[in-house]
Amino acid sequence: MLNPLLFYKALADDTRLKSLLLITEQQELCVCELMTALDQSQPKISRHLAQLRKANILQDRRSGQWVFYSLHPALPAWANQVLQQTLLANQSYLAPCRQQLTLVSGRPVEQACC
Amino acid sequence: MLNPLLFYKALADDTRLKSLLLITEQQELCVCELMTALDQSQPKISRHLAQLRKANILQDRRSGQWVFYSLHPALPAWANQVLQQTLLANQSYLAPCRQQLTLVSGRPVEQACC
DNA sequence: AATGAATATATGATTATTCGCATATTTAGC
DNA sequence: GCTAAATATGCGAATAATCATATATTCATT
Repeated sequence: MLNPLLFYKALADDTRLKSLLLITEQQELCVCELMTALDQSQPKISRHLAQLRKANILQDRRSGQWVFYSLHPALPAWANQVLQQTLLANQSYLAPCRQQLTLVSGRPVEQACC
Repeated sequence: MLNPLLFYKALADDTRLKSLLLITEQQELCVCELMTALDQSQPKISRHLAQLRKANILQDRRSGQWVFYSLHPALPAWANQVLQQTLLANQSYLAPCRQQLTLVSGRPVEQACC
């Protein structure tokens, strides 16, 4: 029960769109990982992630001092497909962020498939 | 070469999203058809369509006194798929508009497939 | 319990979008 | 050429979204 208008409003911001696409690709990311990937301030990242969480697009999971965000399991299939297609077809939009992305837990950075 | 952020900004407005989805479904629509379908003023519809045209998402074609808008032929495949999926998966969002839609040329109103 | 790192939120200022209204433009029919 | 219908645009007002800064919270470490 996610209204398409609310969904696209959530995507209509550079910080939120890049965060969402990176999370779609990497399964889950924490605030500080997105801070360095997008080179944005902590309150800015946190605020936008909170917005996506309130819209039921993301879920969060606390692990010690970190809070990891991932796609909400109840996200409609069509929304999921929209994110996947946008990710695959717009690698150049995301490339600079992925390059700056370093994961705090040491796990490897996922590469776009294909 | 349509930036995903610009594309989603274009979808992040009720008037524009409904117009785009209706056009995706009906192939092409003119301003006055969208006015009645969405129950909005002429300048409002016209202004939003102009915005979509400037973003290279729509193209326009004049036929007598009417200007018909359709999806731009150079619209990237991923954007096209996003529109199609959004349309198919959100019939209830569009239903009231489609119900009020009457075509000036007398051609039949397309129904959502499936 | 004190400190520091990571995250969240409150708030006022700034900026971007949208709107309504008035008016201009284009075309068809007379 | 005049009028009416359809469409487009200019402009200031209203609304919404975003931002930076400051501060609060939570947890691990000592």
